[in-house]
Amino acid sequence: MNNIFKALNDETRREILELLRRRDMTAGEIADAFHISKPSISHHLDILKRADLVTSEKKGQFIVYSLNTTIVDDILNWVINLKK
Amino acid sequence: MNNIFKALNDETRREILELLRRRDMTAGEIADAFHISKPSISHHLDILKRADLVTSEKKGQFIVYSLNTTIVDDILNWVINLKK
DNA sequence: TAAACATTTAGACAAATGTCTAAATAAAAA
DNA sequence: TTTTTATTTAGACATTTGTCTAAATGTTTA
Repeated sequence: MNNIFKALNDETRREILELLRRRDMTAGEIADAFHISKPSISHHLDILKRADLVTSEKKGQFIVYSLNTTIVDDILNWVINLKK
Repeated sequence: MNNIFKALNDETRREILELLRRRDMTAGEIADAFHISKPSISHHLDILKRADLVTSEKKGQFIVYSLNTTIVDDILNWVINLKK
């Protein structure tokens, strides 16, 4: 859970997840949605990937990112357990 | 949501929440559950309190901490929304 | 092949974080 | 009233984090 909460502890990364909730996006498309440099977004994507919150697939010169809802379930369960 | 995720981004604080899920506890009881100094635990409790994840009530010379499940619902909703 | 495009890696740096010890505050007990 | 107990506040310090620019990698187009 450590990597997951670490990944969620940043407004930009949470917004990236909210974007990917709608549709898969390339690294460049994601970067364009923020006023932050591309290397910084790349770093955020790396953190999200290490936490398994997103997956990535190379398509030609692009890299397409997707939300991994399996791990979202893990967060859900942790939080729900707090209420039991 | 910023303060909430910040509060959750620490193993010790998450364990404090898990302890308080079971029963209300004094600051001292909470500190005894960890191998960390009392001032450090006090600091963690302060962060949890600022995030509204716990409430505290003075009882004589003790301070009793409780889990605030209202805010836990807020986290739950944020995560659920990611799956819709 | 050379130039352009998409993305990441490397390295630097200021700001934030978690921990500690020492001191302060406040209530209870002797 | 003095001492003990419970907790927090203050201040220091090493580590982690988020950001940037410059350079590297890999792919596509001219």
